[in-house]
Amino acid sequence: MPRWEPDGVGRLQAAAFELFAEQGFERTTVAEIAQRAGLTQRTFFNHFADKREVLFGLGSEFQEEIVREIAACADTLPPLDVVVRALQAASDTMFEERRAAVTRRQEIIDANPELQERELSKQAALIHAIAAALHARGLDPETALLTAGAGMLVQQTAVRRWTQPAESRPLRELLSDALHSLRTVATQTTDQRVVPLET
Amino acid sequence: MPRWEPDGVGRLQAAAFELFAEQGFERTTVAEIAQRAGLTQRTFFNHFADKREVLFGLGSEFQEEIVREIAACADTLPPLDVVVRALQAASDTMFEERRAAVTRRQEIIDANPELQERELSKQAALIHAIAAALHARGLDPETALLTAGAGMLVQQTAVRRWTQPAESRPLRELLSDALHSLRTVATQTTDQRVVPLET
DNA sequence: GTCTATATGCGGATAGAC
DNA sequence: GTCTATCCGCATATAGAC
Repeated sequence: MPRWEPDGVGRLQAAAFELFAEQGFERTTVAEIAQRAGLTQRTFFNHFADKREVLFGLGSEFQEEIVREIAACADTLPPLDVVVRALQAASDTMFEERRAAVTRRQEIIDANPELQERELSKQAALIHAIAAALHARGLDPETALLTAGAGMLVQQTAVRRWTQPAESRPLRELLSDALHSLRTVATQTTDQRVVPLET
Repeated sequence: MPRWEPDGVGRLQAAAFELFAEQGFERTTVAEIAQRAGLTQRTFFNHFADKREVLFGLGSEFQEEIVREIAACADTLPPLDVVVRALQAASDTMFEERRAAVTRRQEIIDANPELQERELSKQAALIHAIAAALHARGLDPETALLTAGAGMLVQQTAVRRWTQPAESRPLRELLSDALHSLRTVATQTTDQRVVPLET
């Protein structure tokens, strides 16, 4: 018989998630979260650097998954395809079955500027991780960073649509759509060095 | 004779800039900044919402300039070109002659995670402002957001290179280069609906 | 628990504009 | 004289360091 209930981190995340949804981020204290999880405030701060961090636990696993996928991907694909395929694989594993949870998490973040700042920091960290993974495959650092940024643009566009009520398609498909949208936006410039198929 | 020395805001910004460069952001107190500017701590917080904000004053002018340029731009151009031209115009006005200052400011920010968070927030706000300006020209909101994100990707790529010691070309030119790089990155996908000029 | 620093609320002072 | 912009003083909530 275990000395404590298992998965303290998970219980703290769940408790925080509930309380933030019920009464908002600012009006929730760390003491409340710990109490609902059956733990102490001290234990909370052992697991999370600050109150915000409890909402961003999934992020690091997502990042690791993506970096793994990029490293494993075939050498012949163009870099942006490598990134989008990695995003699709990670989405299947970690997002696809949690649309409701992801949506509610997004609502909590959208309601609080502090949390938005942290979210942006995480996205920036993910961009740098992706760029590093691309650089490890031989891409020059500048192009790697640009490609990673483009990939995250695709990801954000897809997730934004995926978390809308009217949308029911899988995230994998919306990622493909978003990539195509980015290509369209980027291709429609006066600086044409490429012409349409048909003359 | 005026009751106070003029331009309290400017003096506070200059004092903060110096002190952050001399001894870092964290090791500088608001009291020190105010003292060097010949003002009090309370006055500092009358002008700036928090300590970080004193470094981000130029940003709002930059944003206004860009939004103005987008609104004034010819209707016939593709959206991403509209954004990049607006960035070029605003860069000529506000950045080109301050490369050293911009570089030092960037170094201060790069040395502090708190300031990076704020920088990312400002960039996100700029993306939304650009998207709103594009939407006002008739572009649908989703494409507007994607185009604005792509534009800021171009801006970041160009500024990153512009603030490197070895680089001496004008920012306007680096923006054109970065746009071309983004087009290249986005076009090199397996999902080809466009073919190269030459067969 | 004390100390320092950030940040906010409220009141009030004074020079110059009207 | 009134109004506004600019600035100052005091009290205080909060958070982290020690």
